[in-house]
Parts: sequence; C-alpha cells; structure tokens
Amino acid sequence: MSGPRRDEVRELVVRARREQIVGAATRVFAEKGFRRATTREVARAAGVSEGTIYNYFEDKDALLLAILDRLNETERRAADFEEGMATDFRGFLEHYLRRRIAWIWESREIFRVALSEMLVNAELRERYLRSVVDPTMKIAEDNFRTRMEQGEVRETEAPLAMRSVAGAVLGILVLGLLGDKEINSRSDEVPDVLAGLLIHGFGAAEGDRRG
Amino acid sequence: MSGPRRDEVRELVVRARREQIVGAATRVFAEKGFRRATTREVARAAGVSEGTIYNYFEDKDALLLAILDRLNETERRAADFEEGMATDFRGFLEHYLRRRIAWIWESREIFRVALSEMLVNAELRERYLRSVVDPTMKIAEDNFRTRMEQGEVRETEAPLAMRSVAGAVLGILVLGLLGDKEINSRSDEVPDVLAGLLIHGFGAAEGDRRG
Amino acid sequence: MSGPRRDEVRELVVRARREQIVGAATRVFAEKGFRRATTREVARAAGVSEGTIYNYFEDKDALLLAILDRLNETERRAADFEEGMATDFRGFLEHYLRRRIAWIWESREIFRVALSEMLVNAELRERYLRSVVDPTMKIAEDNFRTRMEQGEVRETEAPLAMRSVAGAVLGILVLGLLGDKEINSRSDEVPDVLAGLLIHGFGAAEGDRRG
Amino acid sequence: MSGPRRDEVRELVVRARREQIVGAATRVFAEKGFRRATTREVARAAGVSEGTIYNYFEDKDALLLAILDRLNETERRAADFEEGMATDFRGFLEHYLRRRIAWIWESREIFRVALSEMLVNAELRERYLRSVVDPTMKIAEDNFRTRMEQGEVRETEAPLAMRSVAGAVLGILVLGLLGDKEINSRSDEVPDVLAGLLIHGFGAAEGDRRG
DNA sequence: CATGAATGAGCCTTCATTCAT
DNA sequence: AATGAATGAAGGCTCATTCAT
Repeated sequence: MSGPRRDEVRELVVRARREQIVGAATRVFAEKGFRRATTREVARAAGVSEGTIYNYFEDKDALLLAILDRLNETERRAADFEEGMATDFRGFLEHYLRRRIAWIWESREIFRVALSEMLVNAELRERYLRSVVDPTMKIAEDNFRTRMEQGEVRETEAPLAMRSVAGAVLGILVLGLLGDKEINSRSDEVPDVLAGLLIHGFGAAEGDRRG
Repeated sequence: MSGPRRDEVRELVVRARREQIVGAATRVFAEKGFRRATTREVARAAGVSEGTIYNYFEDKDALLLAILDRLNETERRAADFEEGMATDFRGFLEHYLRRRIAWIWESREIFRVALSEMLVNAELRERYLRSVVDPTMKIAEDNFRTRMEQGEVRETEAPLAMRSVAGAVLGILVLGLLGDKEINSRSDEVPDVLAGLLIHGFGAAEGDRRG
Repeated sequence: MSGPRRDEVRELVVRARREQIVGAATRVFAEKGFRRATTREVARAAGVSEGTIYNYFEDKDALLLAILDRLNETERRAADFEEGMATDFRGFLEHYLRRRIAWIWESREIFRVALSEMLVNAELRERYLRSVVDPTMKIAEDNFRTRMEQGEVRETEAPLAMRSVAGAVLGILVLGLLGDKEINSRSDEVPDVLAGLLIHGFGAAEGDRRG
Repeated sequence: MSGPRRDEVRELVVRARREQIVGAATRVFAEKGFRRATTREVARAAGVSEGTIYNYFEDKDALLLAILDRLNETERRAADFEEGMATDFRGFLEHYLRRRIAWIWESREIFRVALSEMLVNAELRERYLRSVVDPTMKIAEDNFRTRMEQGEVRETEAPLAMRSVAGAVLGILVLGLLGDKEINSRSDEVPDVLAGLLIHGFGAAEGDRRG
C-alpha cells in the first residue's frame, strides 16, 4: 500500500522538467531558428534559469535532438500500415495520407526547425535518416509489394513510387512552411485532393470520358 | 578597332569576383549552414580575404540573397509552360517535370542553403514567396485551367492540385537533400516515375485489369 | 531585525560593479581616448571579463554616457548660487570659483574624456549642453542680474560676462589638462588669483597708485 | 631669364597637394572626429584616391600633425606682443585679445579636432605644449613683467595671471565649440567684453561709484 | 605619381557554458 | 536542484595601409 517510491517521483519530476524545456525550446527554435535562438530565450520561455537547462541537457544541440525524438514515431507508423492492409488500396491510401498529414500538420513547427537544421547538419541528418526515414520506407515498400503481388496496384518501381508519395506529403508540408496561403488556409482539404491525385492521376479524365 | 573599354573590363572583373565569392559562399553555407558558416571560411573558400567580401557585398545576408537570386528564374518558367501548351497534357507534364527536376537537381546545393534559411527566416521567406513561388503558381494555375476547359484533365481543385505537383517535386528534392540513397542514386529515373504516377495514379492497375 | 533583503544586497552589488567598470573606463578613456581605447582594455582595467561589461552596460557608448552622468550636478550648482547670495559679490565670486574649480579639479580626468569626445560628437555635445551648460548659465545670469540691479556689479552684458567667467574656469581646466606645469603644480592658488583678477581686473593697479 | 626650375615647380605642386589634403582632413576630422573619420572620407573630400594620401603623408597621424602645424604661429605671436608694447596696457590687451580671438575663431574647427585629440594623446599634447604653449607663455610673462615694473599693472602673480588670460580666451573658444549659442552668435562682441572684464574686473562698479 | 582593389589585424559584441551560492 | 553572474572564445565587420597596374 505504499505510494510511488522516491525514485519514481523523481523520475516523473525530471521527465516533466524535460518536457517543459523541450516544449519551450521547440517554440523558441520554431520562431527564431536553431542558431538564432539563444539559450537565454529558451530558459525564459521555459520559466527556468539558463543553468537549469544544463542540468537536464548536455548542451544546446541535445535540445534539438530531444525535439527530433518527438518525431520518432516509427512504431505508430508501422501500426498505420498494418491496419491499412485490411482495406483496399484506395481506402488505405486515403486513410494513411490523412493520418500522416494531420499529424505532420500538428508538428509542423517542429518540422520547420528540424528540417532547417537537418538540411545543413550532416550528423543530425544521418541520425534522422537512419532512425526514421529508412525504416519507414522499408515498411512502406514491403506493404506496397504485397499490394502489387495481389494486383491491387500497378506494377511499378516500388522504391521510387514510395519516395514519390512520401515526397508529395513532405513537399506539401514544406510549401506550407514556406507560407503558401492556399495550403495553409485549406489544409483539411489537402489529404483528399492528394489522395485522389495519387490514386487516379490527372489523366483519369480520359477514364471519365470513356465512362 | 579599340578593345573593350576600361569600364567594361572592370565590370567583367567585378562580376567575376562576385561569382567567385557567391560560389564559395554556396558551397560553405551548404556544408555548414548559413549561421554556422563564417565569413572567414567563405573568404578562404573563395581564395580572397575577408575584407574583399565586403568590397562586393553589403554584409553576410547579402551573400545569401545573392545566392537566392540564382533561383529566380520565373521568366524561364513561364516559357516552359508556354512551350508545353503545344503538346498534350501528358507530354507537357513529363516534359515539365523533367525540366524542373533536372534544373532543381543541378541547383540542389543552393536549394539546401536557401530552404534551410528560409524555413526560419520570415523576411527571406516572404521575399522568395512573393518573387518566385506566387508568380509560378499563378502561371501554373492559368495553364491548368485552360487544360481543364479543354477537357484534357479531370475537373479538380486547380490550386491544390498545383500545390500537389509542386509539392511532389519539392518533396522529392528534400528527400534527396536529406540523404535518401534511392533518390540520390537514381535521380534520372525520378521524373518518369513521378510523371507516370501523376498521370495515371496508382489505381491505373484497374485500367490494366480491364484491358 | 532582519538584515538587508536579497534584492537590496543585489542592488548594492550591481551598483558597485557599475562603479568599478565606470571607474576603469574613465581611466582608460582618459589615457587613450574613447575611440582608441578598447573594451578589452577597459575589462582588464576593471578586473572583469569583456562579457561582464555587457552585463552592465548596453554598449561602449553607454560607458561614456555613464561617465558623463557623473558631471551632472546642476542641483548642487544652483545651491552654490543660492548660498552665495548671502554675501557680497566678491565673497560670492571667490567662494564660487573656489568651489567650482576644486570640484572640477577632482573630476578633471572625467572632463578630459568627456570634453575630448563632446568636441567631436554632436549628439553627446547637445545632450550635455542642454542638460548641464544651459541650465547653469541661466541660473548664473539670473543671479548676476540681481547683483547688477542692486548696484553690486558694474552694468555690463550679463550673458557674455557669465560666459567669460565660465570660460575662464573652463580654460584654466583645459590648460591644466593640456599639461601646463604652472597650473598643475599650483592649482590651489588658481582660484584666488582668478577671483582677484575677475574682481579687480589688471587695471586695479591704478587704484593702488592712488592710495 | 629661365622660368622656375623643375624642382621648384614640383615643390609647388607637392605643397599644393598637401594643402589640398590637409584642408580636406581638417574638414572631415572636424565633422567626425579624428578616430571616427576614415582615410577614405578624407580622400573623397580631397578629391584624390586613398593611395595618394599615402604619397604625401606617412600615415593618418601625420595628417593630424600637419593640421596642428597650422596652429604654430609663435613668431607672429611674438610680434603681436612687441607691437603692443608701444601702447598702454589696456590698449594692448584689447588689441591682443581681439587679434587672438579673431584668429582662433577662424581656426576653430581645427582647434576642435586638435584639442579633442590632444586631450587624450599624450605625445601630441607634449609636442604642442613644448612647441606652442610654453614659448607663448614665456613671451607673455616677460612682457607682463615689464608692464609691472613700469607700474602699469597691479603687482600680481605673473605666471598664473597669464594663464588666467590665456585660459579665458581658450575657455571662450571651448564654450563656443561646445555649442553655446550666446557666444557663437555674438563672437564679435566677445573681445570687448572680455577685455573690459580683464581690465576692470566686475568690481569696478565701486570705482564708478566713487567717481 | 595616381589609383583603388586587396589585405588582415583588430574591434565590438554575442552567447553557450560554467560554477559559486 | 536552481540560479544567474561571469566567462571568453569566436564572429561579423571596419578601415588603415599596401601595391600592382
């Protein structure tokens, strides 16, 4: 009947503090960029002193890595694919794109910072590529190959096709991050349009005409 | 029978120097990021002294803007669309994607720098958005609407469809910049795959089945 | 029965640090001139790091303004005049000159810096002129006019006469700052000689002859 | 019957160029201060290139010394005193002050720069003190002592009295340089007021009352 | 001699990091 | 564990000076 142990309490407190700081860092980095943002600003935003940050993180870079970790959701992604196998490809694709885009949209400001820094920081880039992009692509390819074998999707170059889909999602995000008003004001319509495009292509008009 | 005048020679020399410095800046910024890179490194990479940089550029930011100017090819882009109107949509799309991707691929390291900084530099972002992205989108939409009226392409949401295409190209680029090996090693196949996908969609398999 | 509070202690520490730095800046600026002096030298002279200076002062200019603030004693000056009205003009003049010169002498190194920079810094100059010189001159003129109305002093051009007195004091100071040995070695005699001269003029010899 | 020789022509050209540059330097230094002013600005003001300056002057400091040399008029000053001995003291003093102040007024912008820099540049200061101030003071003292012996002026402390006069002139100048409007707008009245003050003192009112 | 582009030492200032309290 | 003052390395930029043309 004893309550949580000392260590457990401490663990919770520590985790909460880290969240508090990472959250502040995310906000500040998103607004000013990683290099432009100062630890002082992060501390102020988190409501702690600069020194406290260094009690929880090795250095400023560690803050960025902690932010990146929030984007590590490989497990969930695998689950998305598994679930999707139950339905036909179109249903799966729409569902998947909607989930992906919705989630990515919530985290867009994190992506802004992460992407900005990854583009010019090889170490960070590789770390993210290995831990997130590569596994996800692999899962997607396997899934896609199964669909192809079942004749559900056109025979095509699976790896590049996957990149095309991932790229389309990523590209939409980036366009939004760059301030494109159309995308930012109608983000909820984007998944449907994109799914329709990826399923039918532009040329489906011919199909319509035929019908 | 006189050779080029003094001023003309000087103009050439000045332009060459600027190119020399901007080139070095592109390389250094691409490797280290705009903020991480130092003017000293740029100078060394350009084979000039730090002071010389400031004889040709107002400040470090001006270097970045000079780099961005290389991405300003709105006129050429308009020409691409005009030419493309002569052929059918599929031909046009393939041609366009190939041209765009090829060009973007050559300039990828510039894009790396520009994108990285634009993501976190609102002023730069807006400048680029207004001078490059917006006009291009407008041209593309007009072009697309004409196609729709002619029944060449499926009735769809033109603005978002355009963003999807642009996003797909941009996204592929970003995936490549993030180090995806599949894309980087087979970049010449990307346009065809992407074009096929955008024309037929994944679901074209159905069409195959029909046949 | 509690000692000074946290905030009070900190306030004291902050004030002490500022004094420490301003003192060092005064010495260094006096020796090398404002522009020639480096923040590194000031830091070294103050026994702190360069960074610490910027924890207490906005920038290098702020150091100079802090030095100038030490010369702002307008209130005290007004009091000097008030007190002086109790005695006759000669007594007042001697008293005033002695006070002024004594004080100015203590602050001579501050004056050296301030004057040097004010001569070539219009903004600083105007600031000082408006906040110190103009008010002082006004007080002096009023005082002087009262004396004239009472017949205590010769009818003369009050404003220019005041400038003559102020100028004489200032000029003596400057001669001293320029290294004149006579003045520097006998500064305590200067007030009497100057007062005598301003009261009687050179020509008072005639009066002696009469007697 | 030959015209001026080659060397003489060259000498004239060189001297003219130096004058041209020193004049420009005086203007620029007066406006921006010695340290704040750049050689580029001086060159532009003189209508020559930066390199040309270095053909005529060792370095930037040499420009300042050249400016100071223009203030070296010891010979003329001695002559002033000699001439003045012919008249009575009052006449001499008025004449002298008028001459001095008039001349100093023309050169006030040079004084601004020179004084500003001398205050904080010991070497410059000493050089000027030895070559200009000291000799002038000596001449004045000798002259003054003769007057005293002839009973023309009150017995007083000659050296300090001289400093008082010189200081008054210098102080008036400095007040003007600091922007005092009264002095700057009525500079032509200053000599008379100052002369009257130095001859009679403020207290001469008593003498008037007596008469 | 004149030019002005090139140079690079050195400045002011910022900011990640440390550490005594 | 929290604080925030102190630190000092490093960066962007200036400018006196040089030198090839």
